[in-house]
Amino acid sequence: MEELIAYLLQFGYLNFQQRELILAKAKHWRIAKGAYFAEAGKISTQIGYVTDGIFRVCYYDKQGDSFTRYFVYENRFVVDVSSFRDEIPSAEYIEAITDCQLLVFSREDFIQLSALIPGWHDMFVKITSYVLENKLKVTSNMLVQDAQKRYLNFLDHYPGLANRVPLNMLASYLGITPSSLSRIRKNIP
Amino acid sequence: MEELIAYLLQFGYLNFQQRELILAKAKHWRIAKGAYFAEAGKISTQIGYVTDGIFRVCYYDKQGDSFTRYFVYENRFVVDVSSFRDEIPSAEYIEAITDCQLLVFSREDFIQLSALIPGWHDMFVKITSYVLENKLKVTSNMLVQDAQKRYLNFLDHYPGLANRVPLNMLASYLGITPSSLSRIRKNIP
DNA sequence: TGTATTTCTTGCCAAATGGCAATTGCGTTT
DNA sequence: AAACGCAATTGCCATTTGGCAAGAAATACA
Repeated sequence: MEELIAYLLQFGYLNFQQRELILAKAKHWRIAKGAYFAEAGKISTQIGYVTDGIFRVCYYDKQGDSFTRYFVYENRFVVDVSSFRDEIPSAEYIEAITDCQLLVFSREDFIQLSALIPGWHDMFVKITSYVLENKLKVTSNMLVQDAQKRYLNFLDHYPGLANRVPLNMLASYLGITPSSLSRIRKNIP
Repeated sequence: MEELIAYLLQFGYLNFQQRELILAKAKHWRIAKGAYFAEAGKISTQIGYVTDGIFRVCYYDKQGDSFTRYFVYENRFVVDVSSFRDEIPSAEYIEAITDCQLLVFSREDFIQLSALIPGWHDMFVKITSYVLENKLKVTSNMLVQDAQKRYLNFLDHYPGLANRVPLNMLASYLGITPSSLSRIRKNIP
């Protein structure tokens, strides 16, 4: 719980009473590996703060193959922003790739917090745009790098994560095939 | 000028008086081909609405080679969002790749409009997050496609644009070399 | 514990892409 | 009109990456 508050404080100030308000709304959830926190076509009415485990945001092509857009791990919010914000169907899936635990806020509670806490809304605008801008930069950088550089960069940027996610999902995140990733890993140690 | 209003109305309502307020703040600028609207390391104090021409958002690596993150053309806002919003140094360059015309708002005028027009701030949050989410999806999709698909997708998504931008800049946007792009184009017609 | 299933690795070869240099093409300048 | 500069194309070849299938390893399941 303290981690959530610490995370939020990076983006704005909250007094004691406000922190209590927030924590009072949080519900403890467990999601089993393989289950979805959000599904394409459905409206996301929950936002989660991951306290344990890893999710991936992914989509499927017509052949049924899945592709990972990015991973969400401990001490980060997990949500389909546009679905949650605008109440429109989600465009992607959010899949637990390990057993996960999170603190969950419903959309209604979230809106109530906006009314109770001045700056709560702005705080979330800051967080989502900060995260989004960063992801765009990282992805755009990957586009002009070869497969090995992308992988090394991933190791650098997300230490330890490569050992916690299935390599085929990491491969689709990096935009390469599992075999290529395997060969690249062999040449690194 | 009407185009700016029409664009804004996609994201929220503005009455006649509010429209006048906005247009009164807009300054007409011309930027010559090759000049920068924003530069890495400097704080962006202006936001522009492109009425004519094309910009590219780009960065340089240590070797001095430039890479295009994306293009900004007519009837779109051009700005380094985080620099403009948070008054921090810009991370990238915004270069006019044709002679350009824009409607420019200074940061101060922009803030004044927030005070005068309820919903102005929210409108910009909507626009920037909408644009950003879209760009992330497009870029992430490119990552798992081969060079030819990326190019065809670009033709589809931005009709006519490929004929208006230098192909070496388009190549770096697509994450391929100019020679590869040239060969791909030869095999398409 | 044993079995089934999935994931990961590896080998082989084909296809795609990059690197470099020469050439062509086009627009600008003088 | 000629000369220049920059952009784009092309050829040649090396390197990277993909595709497929078999086998090994790890994991899940009963």
